[in-house]
Amino acid sequence: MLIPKKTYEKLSTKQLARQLLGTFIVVEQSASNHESQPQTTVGRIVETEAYLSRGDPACHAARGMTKRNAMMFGRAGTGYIYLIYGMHLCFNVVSGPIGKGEAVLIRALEPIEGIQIMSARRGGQKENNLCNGPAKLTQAMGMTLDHNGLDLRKGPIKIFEKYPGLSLPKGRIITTTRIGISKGKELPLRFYLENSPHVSRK
DNA sequence: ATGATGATTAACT
DNA sequence: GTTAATCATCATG
Repeated sequence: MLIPKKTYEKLSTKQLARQLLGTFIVVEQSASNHESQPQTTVGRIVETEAYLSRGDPACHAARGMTKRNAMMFGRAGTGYIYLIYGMHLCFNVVSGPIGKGEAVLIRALEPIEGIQIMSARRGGQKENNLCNGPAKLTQAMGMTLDHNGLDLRKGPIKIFEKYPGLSLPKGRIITTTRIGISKGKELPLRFYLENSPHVSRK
C-alpha cells in the first residue's frame, strides 16, 4: 500500500510527478496537551509540479545547496518542506538520484479523511477550500517544518498507492506550465487530474 | 549590515 | 484586478 522505494528511486522526477497523481497522503499528528487523540488527515493528490536540476531556473537547487534546500539533495522519497513568503509552507517529495536536487511539489489534494480537522486548521473553511493550493494543504494536513527531511515510508507523513474503498480516479492527466514562478515559466512541468474540482486553478 | 526576492494566500476594489 | 502580510536566503557594500 505504501508507495514502494523503487517507485521513488527509479522514476524520473517528471514521471514521479505524474505517478503521484491519485495517491494518498496520510499525516498522523501525535496527541498533544490540547488534543488527547492523535489527529489523522488523508488527502488524494490531484495536482503536482516537477522541479528539475538541469535547465530549470525555478528549482530551489538551481544555484547549489543551501541550508534551506539541503533536503532536496537527499534520498528520493523524503519530504522537503520549506517556508515561502515568510508565512506559508510548501510540501515536496524529493526525487531523482541522491545529490541531484530534484523534487515534486504537491499543489493540491482532494480531502478524504479528517475533513473536520482540516477545516478547523483552516479557519472553518468549507471542503472545497481546504487543500486546493500548496500552502493551504500544508496547513490543512498539519504539516510543519519539523516534518522536513523525514522518510515518507516511515511517517508521520506517508504516501499510499491505494486507500480502502476508493478506486483510481478516471480522466486524463493534463500537462501545463507551472504556477507562481518568474523563471522557467515556459516548461510544461505541472500535472493535474482533468476532472478534479480540487485543483488550485485551471 | 542592508535590501531584494519569493514554488502564496486572503482580503480587498 | 491589486496588495499586504512576513522572513530565510542570497547578493551586495
